[in-house]
Amino acid sequence: MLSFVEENYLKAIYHLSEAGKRSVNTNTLAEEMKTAPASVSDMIKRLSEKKMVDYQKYRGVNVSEKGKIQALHVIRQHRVWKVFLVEKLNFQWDQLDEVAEQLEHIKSPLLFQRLDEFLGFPKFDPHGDPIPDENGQLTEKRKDPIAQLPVGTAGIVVGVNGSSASFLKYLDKVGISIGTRLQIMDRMEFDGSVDVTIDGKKTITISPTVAENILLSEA
Amino acid sequence: MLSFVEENYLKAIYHLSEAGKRSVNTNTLAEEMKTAPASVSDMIKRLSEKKMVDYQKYRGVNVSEKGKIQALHVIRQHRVWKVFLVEKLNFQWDQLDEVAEQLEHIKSPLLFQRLDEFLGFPKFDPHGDPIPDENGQLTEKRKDPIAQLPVGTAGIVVGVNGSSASFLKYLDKVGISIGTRLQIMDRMEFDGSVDVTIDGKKTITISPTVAENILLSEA
DNA sequence: ATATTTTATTAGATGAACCTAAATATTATA
DNA sequence: TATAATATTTAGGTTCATCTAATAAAATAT
Repeated sequence: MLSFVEENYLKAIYHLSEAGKRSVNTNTLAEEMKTAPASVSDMIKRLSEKKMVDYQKYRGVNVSEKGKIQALHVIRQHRVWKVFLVEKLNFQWDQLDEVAEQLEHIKSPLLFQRLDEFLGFPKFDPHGDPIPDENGQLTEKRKDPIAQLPVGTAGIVVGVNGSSASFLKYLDKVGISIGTRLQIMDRMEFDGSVDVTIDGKKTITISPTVAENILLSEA
Repeated sequence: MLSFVEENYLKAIYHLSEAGKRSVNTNTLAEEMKTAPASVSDMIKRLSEKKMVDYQKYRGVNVSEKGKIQALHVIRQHRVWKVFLVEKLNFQWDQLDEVAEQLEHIKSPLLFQRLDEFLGFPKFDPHGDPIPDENGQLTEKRKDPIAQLPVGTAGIVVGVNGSSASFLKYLDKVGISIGTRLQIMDRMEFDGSVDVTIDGKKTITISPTVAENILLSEA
């Protein structure tokens, strides 16, 4: 059983390595964990003994197969809790991570199974990131900003870039949130602003900036 | 800020002292915390330095005013989470404490405020124990077994004694749960079995044992 | 190719929460 | 009241996660 702290290291290594693609250096990890590089060296050694990471002195670190599964498990829980916080407790998108970082470490398979069910087995979290399944499989659906999709495309809002309060308020006002179905009806050549139909009901015009920051996934 | 472990000690001291009424001896506390008496001495010293407990060597320990507030805060969170687990995630009564003991230590005033609201500001947990308010005030409503209340009495089910799976299954089957309104219609002299009306709809007869184990509070 | 800078590791300490074993205080019993 | 039994505390040690300071390796610049 991994400790709270070990889980956080694994998660950070996984993220910084871009899902295991490249190895992570000590200082980067130290900065991410807000701790001293020496502490990171210590911890890596421990995780290495537990076969959770692949590590060679001075050569950086990466998650092992075993570690990757653990990391994805924590990430899964983090993202499911975020869905709960937004959908059931009306959290704002910028208040999420602080709380989810605590909740993700709760040890209870039953709790997560039930929570997942309660939320309808969500596939994406409120930031549009995909939720790994129980086996750590990621449904890596493409997500593209509206600005980069051709006219006629329809899709589901799976996230946004950035999370300024005013932007979120705007989205709220016009009735766009995670899960909303949008269709791209038209794009003005002269400035790139876009007409989108929201849930097949009303059509509004969004600015190029907004179009750049709303992420759609194929429905 | 108290640690996870310190919070658990305070909670245990509070409970074992019967809400601060009498002081708690080291061995009792050690048993409760599943730890060695020496560890308890250590921790008490620490809590005493933080003014969370009143303590004299060899004379036992009790919560201080400050400590009592902390303990009640944790107890409040424990009980609110239990309501969540039962009402939203369909937990069984015997699966509650293990999970609630983890959730109760999450540090986020916002989360609890929202959770409390989401649950409709519950006053009792699924075991019928009262939930202290934000200031640590306990609404100490009487709760009596049906067997001890006179015919005619109406009340809300606030808990049960014991929690055998079969008993809970029975309650489920007849449609009795926390919050159900019951009225005592009749009591058979010869064996003490009781007729109760459930939510003003149907009337059933319950055995003396059942009547002994369902707790009602004045509505 | 060597010197310098950057990055990473080891060494040695600290505090929290635990442990066992030994010592001491309190309470009960003879 | 002295002694035995029990309860509690102190002493000394361990592990986890951290720290600072010192050293070693790797990367970069001259």
